[in-house]
Amino acid sequence: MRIGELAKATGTTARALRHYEQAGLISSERAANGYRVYDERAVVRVGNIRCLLAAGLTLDDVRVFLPCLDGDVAAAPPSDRGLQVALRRLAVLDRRIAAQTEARDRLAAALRQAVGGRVSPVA
Amino acid sequence: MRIGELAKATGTTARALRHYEQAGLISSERAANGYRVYDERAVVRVGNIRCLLAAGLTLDDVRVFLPCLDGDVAAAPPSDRGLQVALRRLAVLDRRIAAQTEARDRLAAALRQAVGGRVSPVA
DNA sequence: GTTGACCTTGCCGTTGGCGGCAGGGTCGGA
DNA sequence: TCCGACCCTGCCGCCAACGGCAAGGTCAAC
Repeated sequence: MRIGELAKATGTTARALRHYEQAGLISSERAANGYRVYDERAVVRVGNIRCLLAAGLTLDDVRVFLPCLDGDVAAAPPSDRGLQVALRRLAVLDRRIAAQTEARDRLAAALRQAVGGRVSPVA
Repeated sequence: MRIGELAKATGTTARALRHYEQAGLISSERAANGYRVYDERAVVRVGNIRCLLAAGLTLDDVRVFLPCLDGDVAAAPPSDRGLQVALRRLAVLDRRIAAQTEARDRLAAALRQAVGGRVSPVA
């Protein structure tokens, strides 16, 4: 299959697939005319990549999972490296969310105070 | 006072202050030699800006609060525009946090499953 | 033979709040 | 007289995952 088909099959875009290739996450054969050619395994592989990305990992993180990207990632025996990376990323996400939640709460509190001590009505 | 002093007084950097000025949030007189010169009110103003930024607003959002940046922002009668902007920003923050939390939970769930369904150690 | 859908590489733009550097001018003090 | 600390403008870099466009090649169908 060619890049457009793979994109459709995986619910992404050709642009993204080239991006993954450049990031070293997928590879491709080339037809005589230079077109990228993929086999069925690519669908699984890309699906796994998308899954990991959706879980908040970065492309860089995903690289660690390269050895097991062709199987069922969710069911695969987790590698220690993979677990470490995932845990670190989880910590990063938690810190980021905490910081943003803190800001959000400050804003919400300011709003409550503003509306509570309301002098002039309506907006 | 000059930009370095103002930076120290407000716990930020000269670079950031120039950035705020370019964004139209603060203004400055110029000395004969071209140096920026600020008065005391600038300290309050920058403090208010920093406060709003810390609450998750963007520089663009803060611009709406320009008219009341020289007073006590927290105690000021809230302008309707300000409230609207703050509410919209709050919604944006909430959406963003929700999206990231969702991703985080997916990752956490995957990790629980991985560790729970552990078969082969190490990789 | 030519349209049109597909593919290629390459490079800039996006979002946000600055950091950092280059290449210069301006002071005060020793 | 010269050092060092401060200031200026302007512009690229950053982080992330692509989007979009230019400028071209390829191929099947009509």
